Amino acid sequence: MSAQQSIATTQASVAHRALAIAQTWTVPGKDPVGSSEGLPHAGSCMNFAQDREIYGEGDEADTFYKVVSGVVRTCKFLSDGRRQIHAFHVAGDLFGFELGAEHTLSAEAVSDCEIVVYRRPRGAASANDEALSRDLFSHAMRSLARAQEHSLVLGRRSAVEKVAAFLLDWATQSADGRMLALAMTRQDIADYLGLTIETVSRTMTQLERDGTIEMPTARQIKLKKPDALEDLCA
Amino acid sequence: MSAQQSIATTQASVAHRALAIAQTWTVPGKDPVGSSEGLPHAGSCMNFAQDREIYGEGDEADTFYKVVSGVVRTCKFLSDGRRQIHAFHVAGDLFGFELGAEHTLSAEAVSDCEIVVYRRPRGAASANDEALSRDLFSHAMRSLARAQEHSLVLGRRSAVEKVAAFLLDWATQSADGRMLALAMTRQDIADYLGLTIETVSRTMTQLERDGTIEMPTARQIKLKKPDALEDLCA
DNA sequence: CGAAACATTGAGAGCCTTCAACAAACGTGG
DNA sequence: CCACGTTTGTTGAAGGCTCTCAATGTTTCG
Repeated sequence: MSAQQSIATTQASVAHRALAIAQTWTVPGKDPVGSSEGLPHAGSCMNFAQDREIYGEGDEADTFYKVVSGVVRTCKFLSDGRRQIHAFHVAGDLFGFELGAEHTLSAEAVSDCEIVVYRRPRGAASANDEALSRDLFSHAMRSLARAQEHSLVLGRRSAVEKVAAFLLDWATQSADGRMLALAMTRQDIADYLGLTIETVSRTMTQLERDGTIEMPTARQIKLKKPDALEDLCA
Repeated sequence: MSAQQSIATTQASVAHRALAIAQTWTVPGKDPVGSSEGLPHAGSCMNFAQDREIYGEGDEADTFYKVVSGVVRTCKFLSDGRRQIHAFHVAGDLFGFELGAEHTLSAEAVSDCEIVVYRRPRGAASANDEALSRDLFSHAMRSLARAQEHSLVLGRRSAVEKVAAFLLDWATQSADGRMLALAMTRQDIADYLGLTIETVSRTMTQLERDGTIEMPTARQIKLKKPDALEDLCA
């Protein structure tokens, strides 16, 4: 693999290296999402513009986050700029929680985002709030299961199979199960699947030629034959 | 990628499909490993012969495990037999803990193993034992961090880089940091790294020709230039 | 000692990448 | 509203990395 493979876009690389302080503003209002009862009540809400870094790998991890709206990617970089996106987080998803002192991943806004920020409970204090612990624990276990599934895709699936798996996965997070709106670029998809942008593009074109999907625009995908995609993931 | 790629060995596939009841025997003695204070005291110790299945994906997950001696692999299979090894577990490592009712991975003995089996605390009872919860939580978070690192390797590294990363990783679990004894076959390494057995073999031969490593036997690796390996993982 | 499992090596093919050019979409400012 | 540059996405051609297939060597074990 040459050094060229899967270099992140210039923009992303710069964002990574600069560790730019994201242009954010805090809304003093109350926590707008109360689905997980165990979470601290006083999370402050922040907005992040598209492609802004929320935190970087190695940053102090005294806070964690929940997506209110928009999409967030968590990823890792190699020193030469190659990027692996670990997950896309949508409304309701927790991310950025760590046991250690530092973030082990970077997080960036795929689209303009509203994010709730929680201050991490200090040391033994975490044990005090039982509901919180349970929430975080179950979140960790679900993340782990997803990571393991993702490893199988990365390590043992072909390009078509990867794209099919991605589309089906993203379809479940979409309003209509058949029509999906991609929030991310082809580069994001490529870095999520361990492919290049060209291979992603070619593969999707091929799926369209096969009649498996339809692409009114590059970001709007209609699943014409979900079963064909399922077969690819068998 | 044709359907042929990374088909698990016949043996492994059969083990997977047969869900064979492993030939095991229970030792009524006390828990031989007490490093994690939070664990239930009354784990029973079992022995598993090489290549025996400890549990399969989908099996009821009412128990979890800790390695006393030997090496265990946890993995997933595709329907056509392709296998992705998620992790190798050595003495002291926990594995097989789930939040849900079923195991999301399979576990098999890489070598002859001694394993302690713990009965999973039932429902709300888990909250009773605070130390146990903390242990399991921190275990989950560390597993997650490792899984994320592994995703980066699987998705964005070349064959040499993958092998280098594997050797360095395994070296940290080895007694001597320079001389490592591989417990697993080339097939296991290949399925861990998302490669084929031939590519693993060729890559290691190349590293030996370069003078980076030395292989007295196929399973004994001496790291002649650890720095060169580190560079490959930069 | 012989069979089976494991590992290495070679030759050729294929999938995906790389490099390059072009097309389309988007935002901005005149 | 349109011109224009920038970003994003598509397509083509060529090459390379890894896979596939096959044969040989090596180790293990009954």
